[in-house]
Amino acid sequence: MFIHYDGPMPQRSPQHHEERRDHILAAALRVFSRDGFQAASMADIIAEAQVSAGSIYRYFPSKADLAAAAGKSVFLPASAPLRQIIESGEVVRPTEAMGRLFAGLIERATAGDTDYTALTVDAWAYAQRDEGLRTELAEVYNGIRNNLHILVTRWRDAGHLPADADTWGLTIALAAVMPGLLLQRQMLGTVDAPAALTAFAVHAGI
Amino acid sequence: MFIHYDGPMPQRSPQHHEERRDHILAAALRVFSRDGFQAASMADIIAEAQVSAGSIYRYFPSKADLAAAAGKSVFLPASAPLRQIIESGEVVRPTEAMGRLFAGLIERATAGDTDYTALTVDAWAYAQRDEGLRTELAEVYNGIRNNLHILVTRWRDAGHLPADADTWGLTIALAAVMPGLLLQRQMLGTVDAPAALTAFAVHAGI
Amino acid sequence: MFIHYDGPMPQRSPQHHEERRDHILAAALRVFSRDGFQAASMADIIAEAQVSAGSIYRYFPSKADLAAAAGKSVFLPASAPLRQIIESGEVVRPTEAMGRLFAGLIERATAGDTDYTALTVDAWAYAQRDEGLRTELAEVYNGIRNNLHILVTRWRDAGHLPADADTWGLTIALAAVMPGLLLQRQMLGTVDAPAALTAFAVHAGI
Amino acid sequence: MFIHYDGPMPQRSPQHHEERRDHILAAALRVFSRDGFQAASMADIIAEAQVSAGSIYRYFPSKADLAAAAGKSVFLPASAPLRQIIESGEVVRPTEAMGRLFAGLIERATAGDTDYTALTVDAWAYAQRDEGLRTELAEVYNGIRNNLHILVTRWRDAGHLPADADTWGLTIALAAVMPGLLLQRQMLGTVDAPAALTAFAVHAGI
DNA sequence: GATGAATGAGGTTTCATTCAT
DNA sequence: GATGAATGAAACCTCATTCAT
Repeated sequence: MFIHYDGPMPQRSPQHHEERRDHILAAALRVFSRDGFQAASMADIIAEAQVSAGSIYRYFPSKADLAAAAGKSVFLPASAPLRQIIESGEVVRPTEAMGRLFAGLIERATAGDTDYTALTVDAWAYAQRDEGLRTELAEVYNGIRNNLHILVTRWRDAGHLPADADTWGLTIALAAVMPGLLLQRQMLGTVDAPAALTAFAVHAGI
Repeated sequence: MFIHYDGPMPQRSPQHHEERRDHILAAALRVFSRDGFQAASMADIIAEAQVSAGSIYRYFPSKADLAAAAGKSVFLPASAPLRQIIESGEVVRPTEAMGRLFAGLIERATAGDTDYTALTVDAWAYAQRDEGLRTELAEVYNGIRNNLHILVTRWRDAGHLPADADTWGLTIALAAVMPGLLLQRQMLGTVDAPAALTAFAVHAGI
Repeated sequence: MFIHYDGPMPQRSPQHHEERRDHILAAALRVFSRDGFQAASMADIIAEAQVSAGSIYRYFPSKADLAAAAGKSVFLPASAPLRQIIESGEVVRPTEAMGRLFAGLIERATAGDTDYTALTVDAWAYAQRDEGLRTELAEVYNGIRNNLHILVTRWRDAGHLPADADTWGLTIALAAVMPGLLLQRQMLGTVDAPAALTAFAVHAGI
Repeated sequence: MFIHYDGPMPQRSPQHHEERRDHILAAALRVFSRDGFQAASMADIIAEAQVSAGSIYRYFPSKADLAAAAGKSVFLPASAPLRQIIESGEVVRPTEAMGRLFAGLIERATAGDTDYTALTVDAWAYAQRDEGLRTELAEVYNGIRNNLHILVTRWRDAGHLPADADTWGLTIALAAVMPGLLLQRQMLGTVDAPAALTAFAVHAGI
């Protein structure tokens, strides 16, 4: 049994542990996205990760933990594009920012052999009965909303919206559009993101 | 030479069959909404329906069929409020119509012992790997969009929108908001529907 | 529900009962020969016979009874050809008689939609654990042996065998050949009956 | 950079696997011979083997596989006595060889707690609807016939049969006798093997 | 730390039979 | 007599998890 490792050479470093964990989680994500959280069996994941049954339980104490970790890793990176824009100080039309966020999601979804879009929808269902994952998800979505609100405010302050515009209302409406677009992609195969966002931009002014 | 048997023929009304089927399906919906499609076991449903194990299979040949029927019955009634408005000829602000639709969903969700909102999110996940249910869902959502477009057009024709307004873009944007609001309710417990729809109404004019 | 009946016209004659029973048994034979005694389900037989579930139990109290009746009806007609020869007084070479018997079996096997050869092998297995069927089978095979012995004796008396020939030994040897030939047909698809019987005839003189 | 794990590696001998498999198969043979292939339940076999339900499926993926393996192990050793005689170079009267073969079958049948004779008849029935087992059986029976033909030829060459004797015909006739004798034992309880084979020997000269 | 064979509760489904109509 | 919906025990098989090596 050989394991690839390219850091320094401690016999059993925490780094080694984390690498192994990531390796297993990546395999789990592939299997989960292919078969769904519940249909995926530990045996499938074990085979995909090329790890022994006993070993996997050293890194994830149960299938539920593995699923939770998978859900977490699905949501976490979602808000990166917005943070990036905020940190750059760029003044961007909020719909444009959301367009980039959505494009990023889709790109990540189709890049490798893990379908993150499918996983996201699965995670929604799973989170309904898993408080930990639900909290995780809530935080991520609140983060997105807060970031989006910053952009909306900035857009108003740049003079593109009236001074008394309902920035929170606009933020909420815009943020609420994302799951719908994502779901549309999964169910219908088509994506109307540009049309929806353009209409937003033209009529609501954001 | 033929003999016709005309002794007492057992009366088996087709109505009875449908009643029994509905009874089982209702029980399944309760269990599915409580535990999720896959975590729910046939034994749970059998217990909830107070039916024998063998009996349930006369009405639904497999658990998958039961799940499909459950999914179907979740989606089907969703679009009723819009159809009602259209048929009444009423000229309603589209955001107002969507507000009613959402309110209807929430009301139905919390009325009995079947949480239809949870079931809807589960069905999204399930549909990703079940073509039949996916088709069903696609039809229902297309129906909603088409109905909504009728209302948007009517709203424009009533002079509330410029003649060259992008009715389809507005429709898509507005329709895409629903899953997000529904999801928000399930994940965060809060509902920003009024805020979101009001913002829409004020800024986009619909 | 129409039942064909062409005797006189009593409302519920014993004859009607027997006809119905035969109809069911014939259906059972078709299903049993197609799927095997145990793999065949009562539902299959019910469907094949176009009879109601309740009705079939009026004629055969259990599946075992139906199987026993089926086995019985498989063995019974087997010995007819030998009896016919004996009654005709014809002096026939015993191997020739066995050839006719075997030909009769094969012909019956392939005539209709009931494969009696397959049923026979199934019945052997079934009879191992069903005393009634085993007794039935024993009687039929003893009958065949006794009849065959008559033919062998007659053949010796006609001067074709030495006066001190072991007629019982020859009978037993010849009778024992039948199951082997039948089995060969079922397993290998080929039939060496002529070769085997000719060799018998040439070398053993019968 | 690769790290080789060289801690204690669990010893899993392939021998252990085969032993366990044989243990399970032996238990299955006992149960199958007692109750028949289909009436025997996996639960029965599991109990007889004193193995867990899950474990048995590691060695035999399905009941059908277990039945096939059982059938195989029933037929395979059947032809050993003939091969032994051939290899010893001994010139034996073919009927004598068949007598030994039959005696061997009966002895094996009654030695332990597995009735191989019953299993053989069950396997015939089973093989009618299982191509794999049918092929297996065909090969074994062809092997027996070929070996028997060698003995018949050898017997002729030793001057005990005329030079132009139909060796194949005699072989086929003699081989066809075995199933009949076996069946007779199972159905009637008696065995006429000596009588039948002696008659063969005296009259047909083999 | 790592392995994978073993576990056994629990999953879905079938099927011979009964009985109210 | 006839019907077929209902029954429920029992069938085969899976799978998350453990533990001796």
